[in-house]
Amino acid sequence: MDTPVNLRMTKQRQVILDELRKMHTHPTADEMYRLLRKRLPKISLGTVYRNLEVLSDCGLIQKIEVAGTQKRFDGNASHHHHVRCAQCSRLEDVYVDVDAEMDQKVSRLTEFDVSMHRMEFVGVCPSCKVAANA
Amino acid sequence: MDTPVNLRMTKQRQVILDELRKMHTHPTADEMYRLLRKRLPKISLGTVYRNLEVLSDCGLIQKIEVAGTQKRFDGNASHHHHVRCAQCSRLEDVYVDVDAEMDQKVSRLTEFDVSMHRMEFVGVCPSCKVAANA
DNA sequence: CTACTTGCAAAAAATTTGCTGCTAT
DNA sequence: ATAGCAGCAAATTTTTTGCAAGTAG
Repeated sequence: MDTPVNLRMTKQRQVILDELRKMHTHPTADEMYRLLRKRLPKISLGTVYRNLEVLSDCGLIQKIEVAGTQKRFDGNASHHHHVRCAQCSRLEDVYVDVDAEMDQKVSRLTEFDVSMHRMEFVGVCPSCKVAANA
Repeated sequence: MDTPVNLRMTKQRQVILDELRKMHTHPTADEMYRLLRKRLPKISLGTVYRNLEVLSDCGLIQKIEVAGTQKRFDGNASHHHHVRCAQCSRLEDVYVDVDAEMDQKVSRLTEFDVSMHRMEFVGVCPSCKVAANA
């Protein structure tokens, strides 16, 4: 899958980007596919996978690589982290950051050239807390 | 897959735990399977999956949920983080931790009851650095 | 034009499961 | 004895790919 030299903004690609940007959940490829078919009834799952891949290679979206089997995608391309509910798997954005020297500290410790990090917090979301007290 | 009331330490389970504990890499189920067949030629891949699941449910090992499609497992059950090589996917342990108040800070921000976090650093490992300069 | 992309269908990769006989406790 | 497990093979789930026809630039 060598990335092509010139990327085109096709209808499909545009709609994928568009929809993903207005969602604040973090859908899987399959969830995107089901949603997209409302606007593009003939889109194929392969196209969805290919475009999510391309868009995240370009940095227009993020591939979220945290817990769980399925990949998830995030229309918010800025640096941020996630909280996951241990009970219902809900995933939300978190805008905190660890101290800026952490990457360098890890570089020294491990001899890797560390360039970024991801963080996932795990806990119980507000609605599952309520459910637990019911 | 309801966890049984009484777990048994079968030969297979013991060997899986044993081998995983002495590795300092973080194998996938399939990598474990190939390794295990040296000691248990008849073990099946299904058994490997089932046991890695059970052992991590018990807290005897960790299921590492970081980047990538495949699940990975870690014989070291203590709290620690990981560095991944962006080029060769090598995964190593990191013993740094973020400040202890981070979980609480995120709890306040998100209204989740945050109880833990995972962190993954991404970079280039020593051998890939050498390869890049060759 | 023509390199890139699509839809479709088939393949591959990763994981889970049903079942029958074996085994740890 | 018996609940729990193993091995095997088949099924599911998730992701990737080959190909022929369509399209953005």
